[in-house]
Amino acid sequence: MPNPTFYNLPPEKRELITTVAIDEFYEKGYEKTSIAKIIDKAKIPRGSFYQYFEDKNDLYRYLIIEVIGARKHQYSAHLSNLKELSFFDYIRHLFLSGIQFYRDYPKLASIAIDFMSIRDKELRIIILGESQKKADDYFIQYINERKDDGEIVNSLDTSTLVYFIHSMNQTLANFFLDHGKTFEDDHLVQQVNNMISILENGIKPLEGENIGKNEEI
Amino acid sequence: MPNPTFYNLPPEKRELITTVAIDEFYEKGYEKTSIAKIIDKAKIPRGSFYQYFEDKNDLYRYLIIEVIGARKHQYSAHLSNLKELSFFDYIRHLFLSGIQFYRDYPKLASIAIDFMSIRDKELRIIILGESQKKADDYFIQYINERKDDGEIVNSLDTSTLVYFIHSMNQTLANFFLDHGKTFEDDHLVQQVNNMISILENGIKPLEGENIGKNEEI
DNA sequence: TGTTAATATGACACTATCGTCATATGACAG
DNA sequence: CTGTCATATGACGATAGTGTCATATTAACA
Repeated sequence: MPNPTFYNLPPEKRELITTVAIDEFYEKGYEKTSIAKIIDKAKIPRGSFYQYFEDKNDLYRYLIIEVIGARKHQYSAHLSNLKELSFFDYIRHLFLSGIQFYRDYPKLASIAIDFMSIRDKELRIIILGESQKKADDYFIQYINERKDDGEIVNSLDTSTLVYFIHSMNQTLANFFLDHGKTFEDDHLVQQVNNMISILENGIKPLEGENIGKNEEI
Repeated sequence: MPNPTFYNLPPEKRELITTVAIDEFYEKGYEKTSIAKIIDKAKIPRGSFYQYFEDKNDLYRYLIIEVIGARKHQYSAHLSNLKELSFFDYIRHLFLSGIQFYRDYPKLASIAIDFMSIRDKELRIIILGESQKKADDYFIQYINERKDDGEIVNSLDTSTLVYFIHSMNQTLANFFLDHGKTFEDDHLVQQVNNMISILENGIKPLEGENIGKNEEI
C-alpha cells in the first residue's frame, strides 16, 4: 500500500499519478506496464515514485482496491430494496450494475476484468485477502436460503452454483469488453435477460412448447 | 511459422525445443516467457533460435497450432457416432473430451486456456485465422438445426446460445485448472453433468418440484 | 579433393527497466 | 538564523532481454 507521503501529495498530483497509472494498466495490462513509462508520463522523478510505492505490484494493489470500492458503490447504489428482490432479479441487478459500472468507468472495469483473470492466482488472493472470502461466504449463505425458500432447485450443490454464476458474470463482463462500444445499452440489457432466462429455465423446450413453430412437417 | 530448417532438425532436438518452450509458456505465461530462458534450457545457441523462428510470437503461434490440432484430435477421437447424439449429449461430449484433453496434456491445455483469454485479441484472431470463423459458423448452423428439430427452445437468439455454451466451456476449463489436480475424475464428470443440467433445465424448480424438501412449514 | 550451399554459433551493440542512494530543497520550530 | 525532519531528485550500477552478423562448421556432391 502507498506510503503516507503519497496521500499527503497535493490532490492534483496524486490524481495525475493515479490517472496515468490507470491509463497504462488499461492499455498494456499488468505485465507490460512499466514504472519507467508511468513516471515519464506523470513527469515525476524516479526517486519519488519509490517514495510513494514499493514497486509496481504495490501500485497495482492500490488501484485494484480503488476499483473494488467503486464497483461496490455502484452495486449498492440502490441497495434499499435489494433484499426484497427475487433471486433472479437479484442476479439481474448484479449483472446490470456491472454494465453501469462499465459505462461509468470503462478503463477501471477493464482493469478489473483483467485482474479477475490474472495468471498469478496468488497475487489475486493476496490483494483481495479476506474480503473475497467473506463475499463468497455471504453468497453461499444467500443461495442456501433461496434453496430453502424453494426459489432454486436444490439438486445442484451450492458451490457449483456459486462458481457458475460467478463465471457468468465474468462472461458478461467480457461480453461488454468485446461489444460494449458497438452495442447499444438496450442490446446489452437484452443479453443479460437472455442469460438469466437460460439460468432460470435452461434451453430445453417444455413438453410440447416448441411444436409446430419451426419444425418440419 | 517456423523456418523449414526447424523441421529438418533431428527429431529429438526439435522435440526438446518444443518441450522446453511448452514448459516455459506453461510456467510463466506468454508475456513473461523469454527466448533467453528457452535457448538456455534447451541448450541451443541464440543464433540457431532465430534461424528457426522469427521471434517469440512465431514460436507461440507454432505451439498454439499444435495444441489446436491435438485438441481436435481428442475431440473427434470417437467421432463415428457423433452425429447421432442428442444435442445435450453432444455438448456433454464436447465438455468431457475437454477433461480428457486436460488429463492427457495438462500443460498444453493450460496454455490453450491462457491463449483463449489472452489480452491481445488481435493476436488470437491472427493465430486462429479463418479456422475459428469456420468452426463458429458450423456451430451456429448446428444449433439452428437443433432448434428446428425442436430440441432447443427457439426463443433465444442463436448467437447468445453460442456465446453461452462457449463460456460454459471456458468455465469448465478454468474449473479443471483450479481443481483438476485435487479432484477425482468422478467429481469433474459430475461437474460437467451439473453444467449440462443447468443448460437443459435451468435452476428454477418446476411447479411444485421443490416443495417439502427443505422448505419451512 | 575442392566447391558450394545450408546450418550453427556466440559475441556484440542496443534498449529497457529496475531499485538505490547521496545530495538538494524546503518548511517549520526554537 | 540554524538545525532538523520530511520530501524530492536524478545519476548510477546492475540485470535481463532483444535481434544481428561475421565467422566457423558440416554435408553433399561433382
